[in-house]
Amino acid sequence: MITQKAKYALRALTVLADADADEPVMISDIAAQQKIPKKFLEQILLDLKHHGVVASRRGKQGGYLLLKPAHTITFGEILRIIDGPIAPLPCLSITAYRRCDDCDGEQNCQIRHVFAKVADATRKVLFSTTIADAVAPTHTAEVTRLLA
Amino acid sequence: MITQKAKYALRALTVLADADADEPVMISDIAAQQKIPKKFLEQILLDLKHHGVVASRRGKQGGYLLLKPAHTITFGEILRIIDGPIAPLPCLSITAYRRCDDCDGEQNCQIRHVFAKVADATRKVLFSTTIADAVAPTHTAEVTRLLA
DNA sequence: CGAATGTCTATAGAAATAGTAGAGTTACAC
DNA sequence: GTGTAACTCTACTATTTCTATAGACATTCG
Repeated sequence: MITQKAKYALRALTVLADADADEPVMISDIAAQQKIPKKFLEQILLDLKHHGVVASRRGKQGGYLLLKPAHTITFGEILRIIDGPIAPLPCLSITAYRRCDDCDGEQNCQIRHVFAKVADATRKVLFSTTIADAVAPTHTAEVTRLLA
Repeated sequence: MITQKAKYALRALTVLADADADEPVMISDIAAQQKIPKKFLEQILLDLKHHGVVASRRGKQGGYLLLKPAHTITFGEILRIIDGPIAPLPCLSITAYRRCDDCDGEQNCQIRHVFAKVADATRKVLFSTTIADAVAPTHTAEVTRLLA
């Protein structure tokens, strides 16, 4: 299970992706639109900012905006920032590798072999899907509706 | 990340799979062989017993044994028992479905679409891999050694 | 009988999760 | 240049989950 926090982060990013690239969106607006506790969302966006995903403007007329194009922000990248390692075992993590104390010899650990396949499959999906992908279908639906 | 408990469960099952089908293996032996805290392992095996994965014999000469062939026990099955749902979102769980309060309309939830793919990929691996698979390569290595 | 083994329930410390609170900083509008 | 509306940062808390540990009990073999 991914955390609620990660789900909030992804939803918030889709809002930013939907907005004009140069128009900051206020935390309050994002929170209201996605039903996210405002104070909690503050922390999340701040975290994303520190990791170079979004930028912010302070003061009146301030808010958040994407720091790079939506099609370059992957689900995997965001999950790593918010939830930590993608891998199901510490000894399979790319970003936070840690040896398992109990298994002697990773080459021989069958549990590890199986979960390595899980990790690969998961990463394949998460790093090939971007925030733009998550927004696009809605646009398509919108266009369809407008053309109908 | 899967829990330590799940890793212990899988390791314990490989021990049982490696043993003679009619020879119960004592908790202490499994614990010692896999470096698992004994009292913790008791709970795990009891849990697996309640879910019909293993059987036990009490008293002297007692212990645990597999209730069905190792090649019919999947990783996914064990993970569900020990760690709960495989799905990354409650609204994607087969065994413990729960609606997400925040997204209105699952058909339109793009986050859900992406994680549905993750869940599919994960299940494909976890339910096609069995305890027998986790034990086999060791046997192969053993045979190879003996034949060398 | 008695010792060895599994059964079951309760408890506890540590960490993670999901927020909440509040003081501080910045920048636009007037 | 002041006020106010926004983001920034740190700390705190309640709840749950994880990782065990403890101990009384039940069963079976010799």
